[in-house]
Amino acid sequence: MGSYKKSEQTKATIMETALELFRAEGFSETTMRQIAQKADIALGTTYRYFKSKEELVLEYYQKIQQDLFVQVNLETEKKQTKLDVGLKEFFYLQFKLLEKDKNFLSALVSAAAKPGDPVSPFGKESRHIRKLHMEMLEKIVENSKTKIHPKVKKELPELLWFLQMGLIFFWVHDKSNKSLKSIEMTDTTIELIGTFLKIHNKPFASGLRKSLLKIIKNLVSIVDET
Amino acid sequence: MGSYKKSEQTKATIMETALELFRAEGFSETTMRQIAQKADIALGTTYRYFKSKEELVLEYYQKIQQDLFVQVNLETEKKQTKLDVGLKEFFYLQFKLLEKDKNFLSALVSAAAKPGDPVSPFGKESRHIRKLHMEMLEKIVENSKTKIHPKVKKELPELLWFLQMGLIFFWVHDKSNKSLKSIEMTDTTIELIGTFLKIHNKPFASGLRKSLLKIIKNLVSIVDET
DNA sequence: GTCTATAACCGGATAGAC
DNA sequence: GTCTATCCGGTTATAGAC
Repeated sequence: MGSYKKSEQTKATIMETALELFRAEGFSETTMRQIAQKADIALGTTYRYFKSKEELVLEYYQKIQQDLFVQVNLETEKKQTKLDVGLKEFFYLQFKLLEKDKNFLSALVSAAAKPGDPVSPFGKESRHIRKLHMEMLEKIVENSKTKIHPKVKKELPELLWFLQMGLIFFWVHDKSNKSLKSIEMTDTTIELIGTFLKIHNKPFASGLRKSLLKIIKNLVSIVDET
Repeated sequence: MGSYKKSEQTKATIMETALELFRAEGFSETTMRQIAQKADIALGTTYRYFKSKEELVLEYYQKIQQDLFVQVNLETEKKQTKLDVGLKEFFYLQFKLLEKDKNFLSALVSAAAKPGDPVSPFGKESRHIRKLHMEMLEKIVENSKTKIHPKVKKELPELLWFLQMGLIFFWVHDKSNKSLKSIEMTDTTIELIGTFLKIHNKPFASGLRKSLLKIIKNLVSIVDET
């Protein structure tokens, strides 16, 4: 607990000040000079703590995800539920944590779409947070009462990870009140997955199952390469 | 034919010079100053013709899509094929046209992910090109020999449009030789759609069908709003 | 030798004279 | 419609302070 390094304090101050400004003015409207000034720190100094303006947002995003991780662990450990219920809880919670800062978090998403960018969720720089996500999703799948064919069960978390990316992408473009559309979208996609899981072992669904597994494999192969 | 306006000529020169440099050096490595200098034009002048650096790429992209449009029209008018064949031809052709400039076109994709950006494919500024795409896809669906339930047939082009966006996104992240993975991905997703269409009228598939239609509706509702 | 501050760079974009 | 001069903001180089 003790062990205050001055530098840690400085970093925290920069972060907090930046968040305040981002919330008040928006991401692109806020300049690094403003942040530095308001935090009573020289402009150059901020760059010793954060490699770029986006990294300020990235680090905040990662902190939220850590919180999510903790809460999901608490939830899933205390009870088993059906897969769709578990997933919905997970996505709802995530949206809830992100919602208030949607405005400047969307800046992150667009940066993330740039192939090779350090911020991209597909690149190796974000391996850590990707692993965190995967762990959460695996746990949710593992803990669910829903019966799933082992082969599918193994691939499911990966599919869900991409689904999550897609939903977040949808969410940042969703201008509806309280992002209600994103919630709807979440429900519907989970419903679709549920429906698929219900029939995926039937002989008539073997084509669907095979194609889907191939798609997942293809998606996965893109990650970590940029 | 005749009717050379000087300004048109100037614009074309800027465009060509920019493309040369983008191809040789990459998008972010090329500066507007370089373009202006090499085109023997003042920096400020370039901005009279193109609102931003990205717009240079956007306009080029649109020209490619026009070409695609023409070729697809020629193709589809002369023969009816099965839907999956028609779609594959369409996507292959598109990738082929885009492939050589993948490097700087990917700059466009990341800009496009920014909600509200004039370059975003979802915004109203790009309504024109979106309409063009939709027309192509409708024609392909319409012209195919595959039997499809009318309700699904109506929504299918929209789904395919989003699929296309997804595939392009995949493609820019795809570092495989000649983008072979993207081709594979295209095949597999079309396969999946084909499989779905084969069973979508069976009673056991009604859940899938309903969820899918809802998802499409949700996706569509995002477009044009930003 | 770790942190801070000042000054400068660079490149996209714009204002305004001609 | 074209140019020059300038702004603006992210980023970096570097000199020095603790």
